[in-house]
Amino acid sequence: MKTKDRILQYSLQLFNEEGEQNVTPVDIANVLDISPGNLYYHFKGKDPIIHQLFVDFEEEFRMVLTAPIDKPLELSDNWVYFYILFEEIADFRFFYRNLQSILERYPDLQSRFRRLVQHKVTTMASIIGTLDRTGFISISQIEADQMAERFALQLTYWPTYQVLLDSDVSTPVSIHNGVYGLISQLTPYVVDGGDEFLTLLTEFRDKMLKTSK
Amino acid sequence: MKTKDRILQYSLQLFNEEGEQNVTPVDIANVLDISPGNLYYHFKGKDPIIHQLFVDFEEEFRMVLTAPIDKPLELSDNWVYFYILFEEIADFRFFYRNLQSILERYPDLQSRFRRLVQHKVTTMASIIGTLDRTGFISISQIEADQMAERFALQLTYWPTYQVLLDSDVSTPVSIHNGVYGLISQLTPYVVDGGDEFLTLLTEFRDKMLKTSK
DNA sequence: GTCTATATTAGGATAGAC
DNA sequence: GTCTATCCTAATATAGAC
Repeated sequence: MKTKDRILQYSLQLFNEEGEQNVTPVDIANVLDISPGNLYYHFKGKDPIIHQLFVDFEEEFRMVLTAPIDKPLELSDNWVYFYILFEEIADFRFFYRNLQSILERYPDLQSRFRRLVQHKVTTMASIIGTLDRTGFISISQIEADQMAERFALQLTYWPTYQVLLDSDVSTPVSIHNGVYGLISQLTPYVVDGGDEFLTLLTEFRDKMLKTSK
Repeated sequence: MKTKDRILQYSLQLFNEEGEQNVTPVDIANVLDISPGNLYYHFKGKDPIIHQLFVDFEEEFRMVLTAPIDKPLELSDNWVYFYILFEEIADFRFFYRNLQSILERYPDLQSRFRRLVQHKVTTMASIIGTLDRTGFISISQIEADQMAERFALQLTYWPTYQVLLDSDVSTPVSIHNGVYGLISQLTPYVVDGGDEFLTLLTEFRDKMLKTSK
């Protein structure tokens, strides 16, 4: 593996574990067992490393976000879809730990991240719209818009919020609960019996939690 | 006004405007037109200042959170209640800008903040419970719990999320939209006609937006 | 309580040899 | 591509006079 790639890989790991602010270029060099000078040969400091890591994240996240869901009404498919989205965020969690301050330091990331969030909103709106058109749920336009916004917010801050509440949070459990929190909002709008839907959903979550334990 | 209080006041302002990380003790001293040495006489650096500012925030927020709502079914009262909660957060927004990293730096703030969030959850659960018991809404226990969690999350991250989407966001407008986003979630559970409730709520929001413009 | 002057340190960055 | 050695800078902190 090339030194440049190793730098990216271990930087991501260090950033996630220690927090980007607590990692110095020298730290990265030490973990890789190379000299600081060598690090600077490949990247002119932390900034370009972070930039590249964001580009990687952006690409992966967009890919997952736009992945066509074949059976939008199949619970397990939707579950996996949201699960993977949360997982992407977990993989690059250093970025969310200090979202504001990182984006302020790298203005061009700011607008890219903003577009990414907007992409989330439109994708969520489209999913909710499909559920409505196919007759699975029945929802007013205003409520659908609000729900799409809410989904996007939860898809941004849920993992961070979990860490806030419990630092030692086991990731899969936390993600499954996040997915449940998202999907369960559909309950009152489900045409064919909300109660039944919620029961099914809760059973499904418990099954997933048991599996990941 | 005592120097110690002036330090707190201007530190808060600087932190909010520039971001805590971008403000040095010397910056604070300069704004106050005092010497760095004098600043260190009152506070041993930025850490104790931040600590004191958090204590102030915590106290104010708890006070607002537990303020008894006399008429929990009166729309305008509820609106103001949530509005003020968001406003508190806006007043100490520097804290939320780097929530994770600040809490990691000050471990005792971490547990205090966690308790504050839990307080939010229980308060929201209690409000939703009251609405259910008084017959304004009808909601299952599971959904009520999920909604309380969601309210707490939104009551933590909505202002941050707004800044993420639009740095120049005019605060009162953004807050009103946040309150709308919270309360409108009740719609499908309103016993006495959700459509009517949503219409009323939307009109109310537009009135508030016009007033604050 | 407040100032001036100074010290300490750590993060970030580069030059030049190999 | 990689290393060693070194430098620059900015943030943080203190001593001692007034």
